[in-house]
Amino acid sequence: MSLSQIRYFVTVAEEGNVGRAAQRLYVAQPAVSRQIRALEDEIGTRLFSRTPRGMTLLPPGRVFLDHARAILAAVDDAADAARAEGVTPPVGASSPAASRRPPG
Amino acid sequence: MSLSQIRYFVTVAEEGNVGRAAQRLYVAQPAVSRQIRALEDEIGTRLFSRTPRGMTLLPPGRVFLDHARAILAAVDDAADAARAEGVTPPVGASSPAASRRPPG
DNA sequence: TAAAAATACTCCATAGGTATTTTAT
DNA sequence: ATAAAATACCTATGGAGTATTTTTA
Repeated sequence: MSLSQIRYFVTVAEEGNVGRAAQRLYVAQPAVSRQIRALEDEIGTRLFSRTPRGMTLLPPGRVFLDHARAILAAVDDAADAARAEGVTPPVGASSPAASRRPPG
Repeated sequence: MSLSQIRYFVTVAEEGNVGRAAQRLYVAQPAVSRQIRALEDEIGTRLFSRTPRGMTLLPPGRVFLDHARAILAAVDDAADAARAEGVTPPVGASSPAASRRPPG
């Protein structure tokens, strides 16, 4: 499993269509089709049902979608957190954990 | 950033040594060295300090380590959760996730 | 039947291997 | 001085593109 596959999956789930997902991802349709299939093979279960109208999430796909979005958010957050720790905070600054979240 | 880079990073952090990490990962030392460097370049901050004894986590590295482990766990969990939804639960099963809706 | 997905194939980018050099105490 | 990381150079695996075929309601 790769982060690209997870991003492709989320985009296909949102578009309901491999072709439109590919456009949004700036890659060709077969690239997305192959990676979705590889992801399903690795997980060991079908995530979408294929119809003449496009791709519809199956129950395992709906479950995976929630996790997929959390993973992508966690990746962004990890980089941000490391960067935040990398800069020396001025004297009197609030904690690095607190600074990652807007106040309120 | 790739899941491989994250796995390499966690292993180096645990071993404190690129060579031993490489052995545990069944790849050569330069492969790990390059990916750690690429990860630091992408994040934009140094994660380890290099010494003649090996690699020591810097503050950004310590922060990133927690996130990295969470990401790898989330990836495993995502696959498991999708697989669990993929199997038809027996009548009277107790899991809320499994009983949410029928398959197909 | 007509869209959309999947395959065949080719190419290329990049991850990895071996050999060697550089670094830091 | 020396153990470990980094670099140079080459190879190869796998991801992506184009053209085409297959699927499914």
